[in-house]
Amino acid sequence: MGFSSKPAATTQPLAAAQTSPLGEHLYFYVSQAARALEYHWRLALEPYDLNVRQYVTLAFIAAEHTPTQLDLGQVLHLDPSQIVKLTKRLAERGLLTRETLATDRRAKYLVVTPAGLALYQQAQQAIDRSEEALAAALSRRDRIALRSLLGKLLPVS
Amino acid sequence: MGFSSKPAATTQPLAAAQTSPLGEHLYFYVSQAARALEYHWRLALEPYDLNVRQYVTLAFIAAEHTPTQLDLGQVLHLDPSQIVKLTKRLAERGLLTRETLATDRRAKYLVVTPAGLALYQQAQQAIDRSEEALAAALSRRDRIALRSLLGKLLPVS
DNA sequence: TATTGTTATACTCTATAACTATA
DNA sequence: TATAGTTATAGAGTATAACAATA
Repeated sequence: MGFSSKPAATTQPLAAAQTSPLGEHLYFYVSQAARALEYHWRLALEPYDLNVRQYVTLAFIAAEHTPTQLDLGQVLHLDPSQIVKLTKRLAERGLLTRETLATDRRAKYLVVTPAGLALYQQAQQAIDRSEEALAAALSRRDRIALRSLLGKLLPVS
Repeated sequence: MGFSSKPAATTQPLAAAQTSPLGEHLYFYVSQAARALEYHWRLALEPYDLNVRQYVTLAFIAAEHTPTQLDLGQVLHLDPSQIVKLTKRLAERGLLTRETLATDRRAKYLVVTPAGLALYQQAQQAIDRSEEALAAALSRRDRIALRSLLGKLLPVS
């Protein structure tokens, strides 16, 4: 949405009328901020030809040790069929390999290749620079406060 | 995203590994909150068979006086072809009418029907109840602080 | 019988271009 | 020539079910 944020095109459903009470809703300014942040992530990742999901995938595989596709699906909240597409595409680019697990030959585990790790690390630097620039508007205290406030909105259970 | 929020399926790309530094990013907790809020909006609108965009459309037309399709497109950041689909669907349901503007017969302006207004008002009450329940976790001061903090993240220009 | 992954399909959204009718 | 709207089409993302291999 966001009548006022630059990330105009290629974004999500919503919008708010500037003058209407709609714009007063929590939902609107939270998602407007989210969209702005997503826009900057996309911008940062563009040179590496990675979308956010692909970046998160590489980050997850690099952080965990050779997770299985099922593990990845749980983290991304994606069903298996989408995981296949996602990982195959990254495998085709030589960024990771998909290997069958010896102890359970139904499962496939994911390994980042050196090329994948190098790309991820470059992308990570770009992401960090981008977030630093954005978060520069917030003091450390602000950031902690923001996180705490947003936490109160999340499902309690 | 959100490994921890209920709005699991039918949501957006992202995700965060709970243990990885990924979860520390502003982007993640802001969009996690946005997704939680969107989930509650969808839930509230479900009984009225409205999605968020349709609801915003009705709200906008009800607030503005007979806006043109172009006006709507600018608010929603949608191109004309999508506006056509959107408004036609609502018109088929008898929630609004699309009439050609006398002073410029290329343009069409949108009018909410009594049925559309009634549905919108019911939906609005549901939305208000839903947001109240969520925002109950925040004091008035919290809400103002949240808005201010998020505002700092938005594009300056 | 349940689980992991795979394939196929349909449906919604989104993006784009070509077209019309008016201006 | 430009503008408001329309139609058609292609693509991405998502959701679902059926299936194979393995446990």
